Order: sequence, then structure tokens, then C-alpha cells
Amino acid sequence: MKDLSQTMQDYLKAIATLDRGGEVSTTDIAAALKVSPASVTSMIKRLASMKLIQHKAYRGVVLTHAGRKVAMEIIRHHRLIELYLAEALGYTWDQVHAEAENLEHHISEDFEDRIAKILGDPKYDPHGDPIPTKDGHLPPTVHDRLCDADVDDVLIVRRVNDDDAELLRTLTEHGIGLATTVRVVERDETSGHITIRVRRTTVRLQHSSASRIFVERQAVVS
Amino acid sequence: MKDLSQTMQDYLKAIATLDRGGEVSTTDIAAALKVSPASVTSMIKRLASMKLIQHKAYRGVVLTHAGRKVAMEIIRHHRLIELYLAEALGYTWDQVHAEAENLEHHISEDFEDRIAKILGDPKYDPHGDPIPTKDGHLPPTVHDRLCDADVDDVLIVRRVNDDDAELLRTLTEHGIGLATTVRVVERDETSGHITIRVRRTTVRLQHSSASRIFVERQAVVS
DNA sequence: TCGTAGATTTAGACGTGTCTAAATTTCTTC
DNA sequence: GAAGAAATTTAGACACGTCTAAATCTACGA
Repeated sequence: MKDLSQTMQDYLKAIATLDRGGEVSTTDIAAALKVSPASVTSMIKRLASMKLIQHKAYRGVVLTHAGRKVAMEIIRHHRLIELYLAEALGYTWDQVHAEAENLEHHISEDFEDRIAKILGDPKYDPHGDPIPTKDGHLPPTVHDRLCDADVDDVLIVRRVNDDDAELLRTLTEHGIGLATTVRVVERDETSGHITIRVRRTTVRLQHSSASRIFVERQAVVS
Repeated sequence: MKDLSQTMQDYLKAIATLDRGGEVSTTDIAAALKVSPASVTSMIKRLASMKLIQHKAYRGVVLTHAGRKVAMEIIRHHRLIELYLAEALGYTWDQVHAEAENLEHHISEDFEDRIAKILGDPKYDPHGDPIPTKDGHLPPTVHDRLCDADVDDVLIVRRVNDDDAELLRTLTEHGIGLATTVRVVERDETSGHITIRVRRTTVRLQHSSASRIFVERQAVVS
């Protein structure tokens, strides 16, 4: 849609991803994109001058309506491509992210429409992440993280972040995928580890891993 | 394979495409890439310092073995993508070039291998252009151009350059595709136009169009 | 409230790839 | 073979996106 550089698109996508309702900090953007905070500041100035973000000095940034639209379009590309790679080309869920990351900036509107149609206008990608619609709306999804669950909670895995291929492979090895039911058996508050039971085995996860897994509380069976 | 910028890849591809056995001129590269000759000179210096091309000042450039390998890999990507878009996503032959031009620099080795396998290790793209093998060899193809044919020659269309979408649409409208047989009915040496007959209709082509169409002399039927 | 740690911005530099204008070399033609 | 035309290169500038080092601002604890 817009004629923005790939770099600008990446910044907007990162800001959208980091958005938790308030301002997004320079440091967080720098960490997400693996560039220095100084680089972020200079790009922030450019994006703000283009009215894609709002910037209050020293206070972080917020996407404008226009900026969010661009970000949603990139995210739509990314997730549609991930699903297409999985469905049509046999990629596994740990392989799709890296490929989509490269392709998302380089497909045409036409390509987007064609794969969306072939996939039947899907709402979720292989990791359970919602695919924004063409007009930028996100299908509903869960926001509770496994790292916040209590011992003895019984949970259904609904989403796993796509950016840690190692974690995705580990989950597959243990037979954990979308819709898998797990039970929290232990929380180690000092180390942050969380241990879950799935079928006959237990899996011990780092806090950073558990924070990438989104779950739904098992409906109570009457 | 190599960690070259997209721009460098484009230069190498252009040089490979313009290669007619001898040196390729600065001006021709500039025209192909739509940049100024001065820009080409500065990029030539960089590519030469990387041993991807040989450069004799004021005398043009030649690809080295390493440079040709990179170029062939990009061309392989381009043509595989074109065929995949046509076969799997329903693109017509006038639509594939623009999309492939963007994607060719951004697919992984893995992606290349997967679509090549799905397509059955094809040798030719939708325009009849040969797809380089992984080790950089080009399947055989015809090199005679329609613009060089004589009146009354009966010819089979075997290749059409992919970079003129308008021409490709015109050919489709007149029912001309790969394997179509045509007969030269007139050559206008002053204007350069060439007129051909296909089935019941005649088509008048500019020299630049006829030079993009490659033909095979009809085998003599005994 | 004061000082400082941490976050942010500024200053200044660099590499890439582009441009125009000017200088230089090669080619063509008489 | 010399002069002019055409191609090529050099010189110098600029936008983008990055960096490090230094300056500045914010927030928090004593």
C-alpha cells in the first residue's frame, strides 16, 4: 500500500507487536530490531514526521491510525505467508517464520489476495496468531500466558509466538501443539521455570518460553 | 548463497542477461537497470574488487566464474518463481515477471528446492526461457529471433522475453503462445515492422517486439 | 529534595547506492 | 590523421540507515 522502505515497515511492525496499550519505548524497539537506541531515535523522528507514529520526547511512541494500518498489512502478509508455506509447501511450524520474515515485504497486493483466497480467507496462522483482515482488524484470540498460570491449572494451548524456532521444535518433540491440553505441576518462582504435564510426560520450561505460550482455561466439565 | 546486496545481485543478473559473448558496456547496464552510467561505473568498481566481474577501463565488463554463478542462481530463482506463480497460483504469463522480480532476491535455498520439486525439476519457465540448474547450467534453447526471419519463413514460437507485459498480452489476444506456428508475410525494412500470419489473422509487430520473440524453423515435412 | 542510574537524544561519522556536471577516452568520419 | 561525437570515468553531493560517544532527561531511592 504505502511506499515505505522495508526498514520503516519493520519499525512499524515492531511497534505494533510491542504495543500493550500505552507508549512503546525506544529501548524495546531497539531490542526487537537488534539496532542501537540511537538508531531508533533517528528513525522515530522520520516516522513521526510522516505522521505514522506520535512521539513525545523521552516518553515513547504510539502508532497513528495510518501507522497501524501499515503495520497490520505487514503482519497480515507475514501470517498469510506462514500459513501458505505450511499448507502448500509442507513447511513445519518452526520453519515458516524465517521465510515469511523475508517475503512479507516483497509480495504484491495481488499475491496476498490470491493466497488468501486459496487458503479460504483464514483467520489464524499455524501458531494460532490471528491474521488481520484487509481492513486491519484482528480476529479474537486469547491473551493469557502460560507463565502467569497457577499450579494445577488445566489449560489448552491456543497460540505460540512464532519467533523462537527452538521452542517450537521442543514443543513438537513433546507432542505439544495447538489445542493440546496441559496441566501446571510446578512453578519455581526464583528461577522462573514452570513445569507442565502433558499426557504421560512432564516438560520444564524457562520463563521466557512460557511467556511465548498463550493458553485458554479448560472449560469446566459438568 | 552469497551475501550480496539486492542491488549487486541485480547488476550481476543484468550483465548475464546482456552477455552476448563479449564485454558488456556501461551504457547497456545503465539502460537495463534504469540508473545513470556514472552509477554503473561506481558499482562496477565494487563488483570488480570482489572478483565477481572483470573490468578493463573504458572497455566494458565480463562476469567471472563466481559472478556468473551468482547471476545464474538469481535467474534460476526468477524463472522457478514465474513457473510456480503460473502453475500454482493461476497467474498468466504477462503477470509473473513483475512479481518474480521482487521475490527472486528474498527466497531461501529451501524455498527454491521445495518449489522446484513440486514443479518436477522443470527446465523451462512459462515464456520458454531455460531455467538454470542448481549448478548453473542452462538447458538448450533456440536463439533465432523473429526480427531476423525472412518473408515466407514458417516458424514455431519457442520463447518470448518476459519483460514486456504489454507484448505478452497482445500475443495472447491473437492466440499466439509457445508452440504456435506463424508465417512471415512482410518485412518493412525502413520502419522495422514485421508482419506475420497466424491462423486466419495477420499481426504487425514492431522491431523491438519481434526481437523479443524467439523461433524455431518449422521442420520440413517430407 | 537531591543524587544518581538508566533511558533517551544529540553529535558526528561511515557505508551503500544514487545523482549531475565536468573531464577524459575511444570511436567515427572525412 | 585530426576533429567532433559518443561513451566512460571522475568529482562531489545527497538520502538512508547504521554506529559510538557524549550530553541530557526521567525516575527512584535515600
